[in-house]
Amino acid sequence: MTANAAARAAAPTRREQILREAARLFAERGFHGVGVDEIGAAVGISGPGLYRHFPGKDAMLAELLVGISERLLEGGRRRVAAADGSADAVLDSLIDGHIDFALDDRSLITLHDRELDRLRDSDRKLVRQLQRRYVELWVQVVRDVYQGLPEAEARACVHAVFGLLNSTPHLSGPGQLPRREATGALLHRLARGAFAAAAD
Amino acid sequence: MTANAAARAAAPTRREQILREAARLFAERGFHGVGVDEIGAAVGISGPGLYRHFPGKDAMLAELLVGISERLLEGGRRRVAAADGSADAVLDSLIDGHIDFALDDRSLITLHDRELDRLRDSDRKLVRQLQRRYVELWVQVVRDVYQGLPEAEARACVHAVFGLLNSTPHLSGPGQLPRREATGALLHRLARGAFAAAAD
DNA sequence: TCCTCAGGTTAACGAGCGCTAACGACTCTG
DNA sequence: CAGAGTCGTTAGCGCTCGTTAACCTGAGGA
Repeated sequence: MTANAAARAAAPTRREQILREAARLFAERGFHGVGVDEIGAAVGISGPGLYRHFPGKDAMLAELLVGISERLLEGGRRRVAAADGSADAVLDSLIDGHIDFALDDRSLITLHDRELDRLRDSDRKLVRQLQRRYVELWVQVVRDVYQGLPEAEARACVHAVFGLLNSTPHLSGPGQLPRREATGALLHRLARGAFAAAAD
Repeated sequence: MTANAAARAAAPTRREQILREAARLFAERGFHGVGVDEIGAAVGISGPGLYRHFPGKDAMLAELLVGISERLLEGGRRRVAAADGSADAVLDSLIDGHIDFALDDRSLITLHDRELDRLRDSDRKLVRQLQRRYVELWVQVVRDVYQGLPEAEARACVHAVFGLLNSTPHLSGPGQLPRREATGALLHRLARGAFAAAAD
């Protein structure tokens, strides 16, 4: 199929274009702060033309949030399943995966904890469930590394570290840590330092 | 003045009531997701009655964001000025102050980095300036404690630790760390651990 | 060649929004 | 007791937004 080939390669589908631009605009000005005309203009078509690709504005947000939650959980599971080394190495791998996400898809990370309440009930429940599973994945690994840590504390630590890693949208200053690799390494160190401190 | 006495004591002004409820609603559903009728209903009056206290909906958000930025900066300055002990103790004090804020005024913390772009240009510039000063206050103290740390890295660390401390809105689960004091102590340890790891 | 259909267009509708206008009640104060 | 000022009310205006309807165009296949 040429469609799949195109999706995998350079040329993005119109649908994908729309999703990417919508994510950017939603992250910049909020879901209610962006009109469908703006989203259309961002991909070169006008307002109602979007309805050939999506049943409504809500559906775009839903697809974005469900998609990112699934990708996060799936990536986490893959990394845990690929665990040949120590629990310590698995935690490092989880952290790296989340950092990649936070650096590559800033606007999606922003949306992820900001516009969740604008979803229909069913979609919101789905996203919440995926998020919860992702957190529990981390909690298990963290408690595997720091064996004395109670579950409630481990969960709070994981949420806090997510907040730390998801701070990347605030690091977009002019001369701030230009090199992506250095930023990633720093965030990794900070996250490990936080976990280590939690275990006393 | 009885007004000041009332403001300091139990009975809140109508104006303060409005600000508190508006902060809660804005944090829950976003600035554009809340109507003036809802804000009015939350304080027992109806929609347009708000215009006896504020010139418009924007003004409520502006006052909230400017207010919180000023309080954060002012609190930070007070703690730095009260530095009789080591730089280490000052950093501990800054962390404690921010944690108090994150735990006591969750909705304001949420608004603070979420609805900034809905402000008029002048207000946004003011808030940004206050935020920047607050960050620089932290950066100086952090570099005082960890003397080898370059400025750019210190700034990134401060932003990351803010993300960590501001994760409190996500900790509102049912059986999650009920005691406020324990949560605060944990967050403090995590923040110190992150800073320590940044310094290698 | 003609039909179909995907993917656009513009016009317009209905709902909801922030906000104003006009008005009323209640409490001070001279 | 009159007058003013504070703090509400309801009605409604004007605008924006998401969405639908109706129409158009160009490419592909029978």
